[in-house]
Amino acid sequence: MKTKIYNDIIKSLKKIDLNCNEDFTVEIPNVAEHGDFSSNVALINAKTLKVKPRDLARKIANDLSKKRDYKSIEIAGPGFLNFKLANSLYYKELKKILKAQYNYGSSNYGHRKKVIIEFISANPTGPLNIVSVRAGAYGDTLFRIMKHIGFEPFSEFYINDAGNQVDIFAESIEIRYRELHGHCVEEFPFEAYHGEYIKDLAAELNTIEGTKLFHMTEEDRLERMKNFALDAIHKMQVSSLNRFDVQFDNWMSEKKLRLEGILEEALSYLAEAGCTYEKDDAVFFSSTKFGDEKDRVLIKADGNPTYLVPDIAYHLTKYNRGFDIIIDVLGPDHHGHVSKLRAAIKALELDDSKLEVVFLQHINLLEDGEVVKMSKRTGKIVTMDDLLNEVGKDAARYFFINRKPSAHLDFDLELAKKKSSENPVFYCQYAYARINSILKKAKKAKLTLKKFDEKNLNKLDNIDEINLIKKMMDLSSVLNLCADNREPHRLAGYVHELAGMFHKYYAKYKIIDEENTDLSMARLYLISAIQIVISISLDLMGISSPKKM
RNA sequence: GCGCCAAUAGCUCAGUUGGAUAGAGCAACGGAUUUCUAAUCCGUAGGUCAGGGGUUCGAAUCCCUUUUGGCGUGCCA
Repeated sequence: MKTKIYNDIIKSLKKIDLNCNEDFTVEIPNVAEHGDFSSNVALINAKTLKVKPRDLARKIANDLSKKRDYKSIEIAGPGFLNFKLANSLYYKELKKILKAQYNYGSSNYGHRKKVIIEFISANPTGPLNIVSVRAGAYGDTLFRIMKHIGFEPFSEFYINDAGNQVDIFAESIEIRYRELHGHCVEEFPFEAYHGEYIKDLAAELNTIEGTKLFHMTEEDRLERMKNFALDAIHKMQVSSLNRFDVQFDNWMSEKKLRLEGILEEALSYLAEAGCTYEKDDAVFFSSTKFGDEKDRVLIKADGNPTYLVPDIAYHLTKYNRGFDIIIDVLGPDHHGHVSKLRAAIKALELDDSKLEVVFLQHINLLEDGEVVKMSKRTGKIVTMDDLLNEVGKDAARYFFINRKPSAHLDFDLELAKKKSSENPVFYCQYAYARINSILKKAKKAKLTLKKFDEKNLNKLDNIDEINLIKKMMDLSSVLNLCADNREPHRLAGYVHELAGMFHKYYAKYKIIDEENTDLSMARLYLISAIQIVISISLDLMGISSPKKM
């Protein structure tokens, strides 16, 4: 609708002067008296055309008033154009919603651009924690929204199943395994993993293997433990994610990248580009050439690659797979890392503008108002499963989607538990359930939309009804904004507002009035549309739409 | 030191890319249930948009600066 008005204005503007500036906006004002839509076109163009803003606005208004789509066009303030639309346009949109059903709001906005969204990518050394809940809710919602509006998104989880951390992980299992067999460990090493689940894994392995592992060489034993534990953790993570309704198109394994020689490939490309050199027995990447503040080590003096190498190799595969947009969703502690990665991508002569990194800010876990330090090493974690047990999937998803990625977030578990009745997600779901209940009642009263004559839509003529339709029309521009800015939290706000408008409407008007079936039917038509739009929005956030609450 | 992110109501946060009178939820207070489900609605109260300067018709939004907080600045990942 905005674009329609925008185009109408352009046409009208061209008649006045061809040298007009098209960089103006059409917006929905936040004050109702300012009309349904409002444009600053006259303010923007007044200076270049050397006329007074209000005079220019008058000219445009006179021209556009000839169209019958506009009920009125007013000039206000310094020179805003305020449009009021004819109700027929709204009724048309309402019909569109009922016709499109759950496809409403979908579009070709994304032009089938291929987008890879990598998110969570938690270490495979423990259960998913609350940080992953945020990343999961964010990444999956962004994925669903992009898909709905015509992108071709692809979700991926990167598993760091090789390297130093994983070795420490295996050693931690080894220590717990030895304990089971009476080997006394004087002091549990600080850097090892302390969580209780390590003991569980060791015990599980023990029931399978018993003492057999002691007959292996230490190297083989650790390898066996590593593979066993990685596999167990992976299954654990997949099961948590299933509960959270997050699916991945692909799990990319670092180990696999290593086996396939992608690391060497990346290194040789960098060498060919003349961007590597040897110093102090190590191989360096001259990243300063590409805007990094200092050169980085690729191969350590001991011959092992640093974490940077597999990461470059991994991103090389993202480019090789032909994605148009590459989105990495990371924690804030990785931002120092991105300049290095970006430098490498430039060195490989790849288009670094394709790579976007979204940093999800920290979550402070609060207990009695105090911040609790979370660490996998010390074993103090709140897992995704804990959270799902406490508040359920729907509330957890809403809670974590409902804020912009760049905002820090204080999470009070006590409050989250209490929230079960206060959480805004129920407010939205309740609107859906309420509508369902009204529709059920209408059916009993033999009011069905099959017999409805759409001409009667003009019974929907009060301001609240028109406002509801206007709100529903916003869906597609909200989705576009969510996708463009990688900010799915806007959808959470949107559905909350729509639900609120419905609740108010419900309290104010009687929908089923057996004395006036035409009006009742029109209103049933309206709330059916609301139900569809709420359901689409919730579904895009991975939240269920309960028929009854 | 340098770099990145933030600062909006008592609390948790929005604010449609520079628009007109800065909004929700929670908490507080007052009201509405013979109903279409009260997990709801109506009302009251709550603000120097961290401070200062700049850009222009117009700034919470853009630029500069100060302050405060978080993070980064490894031959850890």
